[in-house]
Amino acid sequence: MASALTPQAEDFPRWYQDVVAKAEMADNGPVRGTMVIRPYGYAIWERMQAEIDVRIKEAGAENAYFPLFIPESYLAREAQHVEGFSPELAVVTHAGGEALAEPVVVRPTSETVFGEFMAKWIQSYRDLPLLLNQWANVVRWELRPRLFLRSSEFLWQEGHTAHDSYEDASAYVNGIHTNVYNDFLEKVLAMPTYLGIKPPSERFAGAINTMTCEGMMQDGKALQMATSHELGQNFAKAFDIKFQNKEGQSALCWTTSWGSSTRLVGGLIMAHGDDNGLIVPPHLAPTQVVVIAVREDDEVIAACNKIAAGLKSAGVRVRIDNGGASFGRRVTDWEIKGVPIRVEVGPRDLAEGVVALVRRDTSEKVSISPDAVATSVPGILEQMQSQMYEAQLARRNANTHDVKSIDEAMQAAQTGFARLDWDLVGSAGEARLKTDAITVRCLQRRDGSMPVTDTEKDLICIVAKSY
RNA sequence: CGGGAAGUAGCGCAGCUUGGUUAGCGCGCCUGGUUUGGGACCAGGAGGCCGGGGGUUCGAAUCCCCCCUUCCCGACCA
Repeated sequence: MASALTPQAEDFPRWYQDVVAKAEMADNGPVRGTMVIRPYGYAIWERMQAEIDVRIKEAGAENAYFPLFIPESYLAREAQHVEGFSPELAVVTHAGGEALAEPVVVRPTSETVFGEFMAKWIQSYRDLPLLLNQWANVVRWELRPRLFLRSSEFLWQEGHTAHDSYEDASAYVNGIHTNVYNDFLEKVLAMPTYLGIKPPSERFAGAINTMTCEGMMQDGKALQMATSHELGQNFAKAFDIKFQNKEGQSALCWTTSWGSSTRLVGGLIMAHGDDNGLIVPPHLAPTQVVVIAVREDDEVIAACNKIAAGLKSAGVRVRIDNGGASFGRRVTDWEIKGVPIRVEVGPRDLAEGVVALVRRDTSEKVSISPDAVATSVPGILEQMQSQMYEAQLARRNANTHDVKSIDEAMQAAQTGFARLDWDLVGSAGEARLKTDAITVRCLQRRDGSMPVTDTEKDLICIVAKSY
């Protein structure tokens, strides 16, 4: 059988593009860097949205929607923010057939508009904390676009909150980072991450602290899967977000922002995929089980329908493949799409009172009675989910090397991550690493936990090449 | 935005060096039939202003100039 995809070992970037195309996830749009997300890619994104959204609501934030267009002057109010984003802004100068009095920018992120309205809505400490989130599209005119990983327009959620103290803001955004993002990544995406804070050089424009979840792709490069920022009082000052405290005095709010995007889909592909295509973790999969009729017999199809109905009532996301193409072709197509479990129903097996059940990640194939499918599958899905996580953890750990010098770090970063004392790096070390496109992905405490600030003593750092 | 590679049918490519009738091949697609237990087979068929715009020429997929897009390596970044 000829391989449908370029093997990973031969050309990883090419393999990635092949998966995106052959799994029918996305196409390039007509404008440079834009992306058409196809139904299967969008179904995966919708599952991500659902899982993240429920966690965001659990954390007490409410969804709202803010406008796509932002007055150019808003961006300018926070010096670092405007400096950070100016190069990648799409600016509308004409509309309605004439030049606009003030150009409007297409949002690259919405701290500024949220800030403007938070200032309007917050009067008293009783209005705090104000916990908002929106699901939206944003535009950043990036120089080197790649489907899902860096498109000019992408979909994401951005949370924006305002608090009455540094401590409350910090605790809240830490909670988001851990209980929303990291929990989603571990339990749903089956991806271990390095949680940490960014060194000052990598901080979000306008933040006093930026947290990250760094995932390791199969080529050993890092991908920032989600990010959360403590904005201090920078945006509160710029947008006059004030409240009256219990003592009757006016005080500035402390704000946060946090986001995760369609980049997660790229991370999913590059963390879990193999030479046969995507492998979607069961908790995420839009289709967890596909029941395949080996041939289009009435008897076979009836058996498929019965099995699918049983799975559905067991709470499994299932679909039926009744034919059209040859059996082998259909199997290959479902493999490329990474559906966790295939149930293959054929007349020979049926005559013996069994069907075949195949796991996508291990290719392990077992014969079981059709009646046992609905009771067995949920357990297998759970097992597969945790084994996929364990496999990722093992791979990540095996490719993370503790080193004692910049030279060794640069060596290790050719194929994976390096971990070393932050004191050994510093801004001079960062400059050296950068000569080989290596960056400090995050700072951690020695036990792997997240520091509160980069000024803590005795920190370590994870360095790697990244997307 | 710098360096490299490339744009010819939906996808992958040949043709270009040395300009010359109706631009080919494989896969995919359509029709009919046989099939379906790991990318099926036979027969017939549809589908191209050769990325766009300018030139040179009697004549351009082919030579020259400009632009656009895609991919890779960087810089920028979720």
